[in-house]
Amino acid sequence: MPSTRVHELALSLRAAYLTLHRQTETGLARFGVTADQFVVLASLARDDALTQRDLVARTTSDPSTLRAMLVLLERRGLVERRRHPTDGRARSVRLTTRGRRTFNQAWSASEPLRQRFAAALSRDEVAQLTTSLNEIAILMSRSRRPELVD
Amino acid sequence: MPSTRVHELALSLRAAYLTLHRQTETGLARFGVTADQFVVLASLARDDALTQRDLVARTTSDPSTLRAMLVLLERRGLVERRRHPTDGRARSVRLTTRGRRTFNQAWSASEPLRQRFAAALSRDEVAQLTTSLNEIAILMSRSRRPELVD
DNA sequence: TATTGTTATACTCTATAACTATA
DNA sequence: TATAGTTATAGAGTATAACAATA
Repeated sequence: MPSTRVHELALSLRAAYLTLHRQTETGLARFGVTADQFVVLASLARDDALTQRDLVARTTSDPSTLRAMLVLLERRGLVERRRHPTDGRARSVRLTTRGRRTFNQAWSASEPLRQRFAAALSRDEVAQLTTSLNEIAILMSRSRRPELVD
Repeated sequence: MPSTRVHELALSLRAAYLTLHRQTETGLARFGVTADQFVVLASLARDDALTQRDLVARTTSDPSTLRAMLVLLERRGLVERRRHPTDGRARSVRLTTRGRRTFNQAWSASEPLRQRFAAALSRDEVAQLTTSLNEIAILMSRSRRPELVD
């Protein structure tokens, strides 16, 4: 596979992600929620209570990055962190009532974005694309110390 | 198209982009270049001289963000900005000799990353994926003020 | 010993709004 | 009037390394 083509693909991936991210950012600004925070809220909305470790995995983020985000969300009263019932090391993170309400509003408000996001794709293409992108994420996250060549 | 599926696609897009970005970041750290800066350098390596406006378009970034990046790259002696020969408002940005050398090294060093990035995809799939992602970027960047619903 | 999370710290990217200068 | 770029400013996200507490 020619390297230049792959680089082009990488640029396209970047462009798609950044435009989505930016649109989400501006679309959700009035709820006081960033696009990244929205991803966290969406994870919590689905599973009720998660550890920070779980959230790190679901949001593809770093432990200390996630913590910073949770601290901000906690200050705004959108999430709460309690001691985990069985594991004393862990924290159990969940949405507050207000957090759930805010998320529901943000979810509804972002509906047009999702529609537009997938406008050019059939249901099969959405599935196909999701699979390919997941595959890429898995392959890329292996071997944290890739061998590099001069 | 069910909204949840689209959200999943968005998460996959995010995961793929962030893992690529992170791997690039760590892989290029020893050259003193970030993943985002690498994108800028790659654009310049291809077209020799570009205006900041051009670079904004190619790197999918914001004018003031790009400027901040260029200032950093300039401090490190990797790019230079001159007055544009015909348009007095514009700046003509290009790689310095050192910038080109650094880029070439970074490009070689990131070769394994690109290989791994596209490892699961055939040539056709790379082309297909690139097309879909470009389409998404185009659709999403239209109508800067999307109508949002409560 | 390994895991979960925290802390301190630093830096890059991000973007808005008001601005200058040129087309 | 519109466009190219700058400035000031502010904030979010990012990550590393050393650390504490628990498993």
